[in-house]
Amino acid sequence: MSKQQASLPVVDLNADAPCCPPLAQRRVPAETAAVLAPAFKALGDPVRLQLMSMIASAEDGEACVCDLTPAFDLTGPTISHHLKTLREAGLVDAERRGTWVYYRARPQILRQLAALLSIEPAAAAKA
Amino acid sequence: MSKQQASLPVVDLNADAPCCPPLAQRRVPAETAAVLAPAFKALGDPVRLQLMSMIASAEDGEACVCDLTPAFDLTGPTISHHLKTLREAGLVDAERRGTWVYYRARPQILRQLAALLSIEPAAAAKA
DNA sequence: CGCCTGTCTTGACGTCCGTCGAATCAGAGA
DNA sequence: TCTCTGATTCGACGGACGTCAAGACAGGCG
Repeated sequence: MSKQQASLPVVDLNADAPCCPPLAQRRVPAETAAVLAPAFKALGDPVRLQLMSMIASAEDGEACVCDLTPAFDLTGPTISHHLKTLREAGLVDAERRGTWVYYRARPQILRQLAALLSIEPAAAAKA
Repeated sequence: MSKQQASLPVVDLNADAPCCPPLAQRRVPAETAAVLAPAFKALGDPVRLQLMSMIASAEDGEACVCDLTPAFDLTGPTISHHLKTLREAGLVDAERRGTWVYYRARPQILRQLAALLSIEPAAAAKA
């Protein structure tokens, strides 16, 4: 993470547009792949996948770092690093309120990723 | 992929069972995260994401390596390596027929991943 | 058989990633 | 203000990843 140029692009896939027909329906163009792959990559670590789930399934829609960290056998800095990765991938947002920092999922991008992976029953039956 | 060199385990998430409630609905357990994260990781590279799409959206449900390779500015061995990664993640199957090797998507796991990322409109409206 | 074409494996190289300890920053409170 | 607690950043280390060139393997065809 220390050297990747274009640092902290936040991936700006904030578009509410559907953005992508299912991967199995039309060939994903290189530009789309370049934008979306980092999000999948961010979910490609077990710790981050759990973090994402803990944040997205939290009661009030947000989770405090102080609740996230003790759920793993990892140091604070490591969890912070993973959260930064999720942030840079555009999967979560962070907000500081007083002493604590709260993370919140961005449902739009989750929906986009899900849509990309979705498979029409028709497509499966096409064979 | 961090440490398991159990060699081509194919991740055996062949189960047709739904396997996982949406990530935003219930906290993903560590074991599930360990099994599913490699699949996301495999999709976390732009080249592999495009390969996956080209295979999944192919006319007959399968794509020949000979059609895949020239679509990228990469050498044959590199494409082969990426295809192996997709295979080991359980995302595709390979079959040799004569001179050529054909790859085919596994819709089940794609559906599982999509289900994991899916967001109930209700959940989004809960806030 | 020998050659050719297509695909995969091997070995190597530079870069990126996951993790930690130490240092730093941000607020709350005495 | 000074200190304490929570969170992030910095610097470093080992291991994994993406890529390539070279070689090996597989099958078709003279």
